[in-house]
Amino acid sequence: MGKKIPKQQSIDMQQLADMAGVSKSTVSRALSDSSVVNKRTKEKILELANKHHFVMNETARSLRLQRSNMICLVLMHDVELGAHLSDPFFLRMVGCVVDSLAKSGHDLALYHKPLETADEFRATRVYRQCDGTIFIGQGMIHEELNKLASHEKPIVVWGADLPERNYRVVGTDNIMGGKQATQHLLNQGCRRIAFFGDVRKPELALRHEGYTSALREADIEVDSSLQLAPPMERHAADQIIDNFIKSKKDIDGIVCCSDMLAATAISSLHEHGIEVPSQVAVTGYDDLEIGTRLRPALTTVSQNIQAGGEQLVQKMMALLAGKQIRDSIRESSLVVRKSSLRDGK
Amino acid sequence: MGKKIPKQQSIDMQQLADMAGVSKSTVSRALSDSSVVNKRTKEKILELANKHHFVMNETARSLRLQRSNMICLVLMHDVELGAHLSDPFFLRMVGCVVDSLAKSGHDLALYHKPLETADEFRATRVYRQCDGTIFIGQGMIHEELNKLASHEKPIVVWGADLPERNYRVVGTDNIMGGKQATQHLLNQGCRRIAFFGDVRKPELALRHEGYTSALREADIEVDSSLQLAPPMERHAADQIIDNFIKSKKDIDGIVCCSDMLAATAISSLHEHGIEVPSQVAVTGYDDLEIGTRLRPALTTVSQNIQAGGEQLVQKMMALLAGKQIRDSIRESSLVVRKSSLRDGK
DNA sequence: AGACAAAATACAATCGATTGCAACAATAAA
DNA sequence: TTTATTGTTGCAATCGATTGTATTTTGTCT
Repeated sequence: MGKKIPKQQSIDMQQLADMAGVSKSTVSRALSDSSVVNKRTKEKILELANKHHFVMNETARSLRLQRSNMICLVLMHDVELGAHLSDPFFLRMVGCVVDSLAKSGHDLALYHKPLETADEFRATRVYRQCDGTIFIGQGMIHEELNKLASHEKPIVVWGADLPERNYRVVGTDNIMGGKQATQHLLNQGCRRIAFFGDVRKPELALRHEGYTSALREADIEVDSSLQLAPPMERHAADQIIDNFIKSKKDIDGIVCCSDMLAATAISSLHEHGIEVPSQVAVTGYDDLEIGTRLRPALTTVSQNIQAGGEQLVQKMMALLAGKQIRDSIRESSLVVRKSSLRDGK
Repeated sequence: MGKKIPKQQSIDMQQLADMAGVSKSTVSRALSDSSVVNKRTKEKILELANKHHFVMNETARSLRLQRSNMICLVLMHDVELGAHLSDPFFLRMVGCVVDSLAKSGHDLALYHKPLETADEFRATRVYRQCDGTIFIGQGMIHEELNKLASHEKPIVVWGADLPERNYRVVGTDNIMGGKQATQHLLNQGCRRIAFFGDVRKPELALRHEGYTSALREADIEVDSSLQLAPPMERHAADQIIDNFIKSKKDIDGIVCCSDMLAATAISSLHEHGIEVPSQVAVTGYDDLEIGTRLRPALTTVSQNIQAGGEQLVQKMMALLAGKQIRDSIRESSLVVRKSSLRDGK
């Protein structure tokens, strides 16, 4: 407390070289365990490096090697959709991506600001610093992602397989997911089924497509007044969902586009004395831990997030490697993992 | 799909200078909006930069300026404590820190691997790349954090105010938090109160201290068989908690060290047909969204995570700025925000 | 010892931006 | 016109590592 502790000064390769009585080339080679360096010299240098707490200047190294081994992860975040990270889906995804990246010897930089244009993003420091970018979600900037992909640094996107797409995407079959959830409710006997999710987001639009398709197949008309697009911001969402549930007493099912939404809906239903699932049944999406903590446990569409994160990283690595060989790579290799329906309790 | 789209080649300052018919010094100054550059020259350069999609090489810039403007965030993660990010507390913290950093013009690199020693961390690329590090939690490496702090790059830690501490810390009053939660249960009439949390973690040890202190004041003996340290890993934790609840039928309250733990406990209690809170009352910690979705809503100790994130960043910025003026700064400025008790329903 | 190959090390250019200082141009004052 | 002053721009060193090539050292064989 208040004590002055002198910071240890960091040392560079030249100083290490001087101490070892060799040139910095030799130090560099020794540290990278090059086979041309004499074994005893190598040992001496390593010992000195250790003793003096040598830490390499990574920036200089990156400059020389023309790569930083950093990948940027963008948690997509539209201006209009409100802020604050609270959906645990993102945490799981970040965790899986960072772990996968670590396995390939890469580090992760996080970006979390609303994004409107490709140029805006290219002007950010993380973009300039990183070798490539992984986007979680397409938000509403599909076209801008196309533009971004035409530039030198590779991008990979978690999201939907949209038409006119020039970037690589990893994702699951959202149409099928939405359809399965809806069919599950239909099988439970539900007939007036609401849909909670902002269809301005491509993935959710596809889930909605699955929802309508399931309804049509059951000869049920889609009631546009049962479609709700709750904002991301928690309190606003709570309010809007609560109002909806108050005013639509005749619904008997809700297809939600995330487990968090489902939890909110169930909480609101309880608040109004509506029994779940006997009076209104609810499905979630993502199969997160929260769903298993609710009573009754949530029926939800499972996306294998870990596999998704791994795929994203794998694709990114392929693009980075490809770039070093040939300058332009563009092949369609959408990874589709089939959504599965999981029944709680 | 399969179409070959040539990537746009990136351009450097020299090329931009050539096109503008000036030297790269002038380009550099123009891009940083230096006042010495002629207005028309500046406009011409900016126009060209825009037209040719100029993106500065951030690595070269960092090397020259001797700073990357990147801060590393370590989600503390002990080898023995299991893996996988699922507690939304971390997401909230990451979100708050990244947002605060952005406001100070910094970016965030994420680190998420088990950490045992300071030297091990100093050897990582993120450490070398970043200007400083923020740790979320002290894990079990308090001593190693002390070592790390003695080196050139600043660190700030979210955690407990431990004795013999040479690094800056931001946190809340964990003793008080644990005490308040316990007293709340005592006030509800609970007498056999269990504690769920791994006291090997300093913060949780303090909460436990608050717990025992509250019990003592109520003249209740602390029963060591009611202390449970669930692992981080979800399934293992579920199992252990379930076994505990099965075997300790006589408890009437549980103080949990996180809302996730509380949710798990409540879920398990329900599973065994035990009423919450009438038969067993439960408190959480962190005041996360999940607590508000449970029925009945969770009583929890609130930590102002946003303020915490801001403080962490603010301290880091102070250390970085201080370093530029004087070489060693060490003053005690622990930020203690009083925990508050929040009653759901 | 001398010649030659092999092993180990040093030299110097390079990555792309920044910036102190020198140089030049334009304008004003003498 | 000359000189001083101010406004712009260019030169070249610098940040700290990597690496192709040149050079020195070491060891082997005759």
